[in-house]
Amino acid sequence: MRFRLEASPLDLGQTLGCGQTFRWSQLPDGRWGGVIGVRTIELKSDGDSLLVRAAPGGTDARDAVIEYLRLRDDMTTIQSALGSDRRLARGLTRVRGLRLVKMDEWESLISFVLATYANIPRISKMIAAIASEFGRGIADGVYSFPGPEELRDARPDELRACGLGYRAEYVRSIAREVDMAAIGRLKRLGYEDLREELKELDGVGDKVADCVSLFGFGRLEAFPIDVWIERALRRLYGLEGSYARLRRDATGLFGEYAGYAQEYLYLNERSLAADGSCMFS
DNA sequence: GCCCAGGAGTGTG
DNA sequence: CACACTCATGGG
Repeated sequence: MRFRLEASPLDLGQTLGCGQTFRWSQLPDGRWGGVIGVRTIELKSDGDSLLVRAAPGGTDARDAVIEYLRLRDDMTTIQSALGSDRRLARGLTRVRGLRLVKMDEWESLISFVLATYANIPRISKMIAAIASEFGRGIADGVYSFPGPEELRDARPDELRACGLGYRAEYVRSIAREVDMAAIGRLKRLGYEDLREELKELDGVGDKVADCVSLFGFGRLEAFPIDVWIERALRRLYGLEGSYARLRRDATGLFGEYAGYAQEYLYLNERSLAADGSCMFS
């Protein structure tokens, strides 16, 4: 089916290509193709609206896209709140269309465990590999992200064959520890309790717990700190120290929308390294 | 070939 | 709580 959504501001490239989610790619004709749940989706921006082509699936495709791209977030409120920070205010217009995504909780958990100590192309490759190995075929050459029950019986050597390396043991451990009922319980926790619970899992530390809280459970106050964010905080704010300290400082600076600030800073620091272009300085 | 990546686990001071 | 060390591997 095809339909149109009001979606402004929205920059699909910044949103889907900046490493918060790993199953989207830009097609030769410029559209973005990916998977939400058990259906393939194609997206194309057209002025203030978003053109969607969605394969049949269980739930309502409109709701799925609206939730995934967080199209109900009031970007005016969020950006005006973050604009009270001088550094962010300076470049906010250039990331106006960057949205956080709201991934499936389980998928985000496994994805960011795989993301440890790997670069984005490799992460995408690992995820594509476990999907084709353990997921269900949903289109030509496209597979659903395998659920806990589909990964529970995966052998370590099968997982390693997907290029996971030492992460294979983490995935195996988590798949045996977590089921959809557990995910349901985690959904009801507040952010601080959620991240502590997530950190109990094998292969989940501070950073992964914050990524999963933000991109999977939609806790907008979460502020994941990787090497890029560390650089940004030092370069722009002169902040240094442990994860715990930086996290406290960032929460103080950015408050309830720290997750959006984090993604803006991340994109900025990456593009600064890539081609010298800079939005915040 | 070299460097680095959306880090975590473990052990120690 | 903060730091040092180890792990392990493919992409640019």
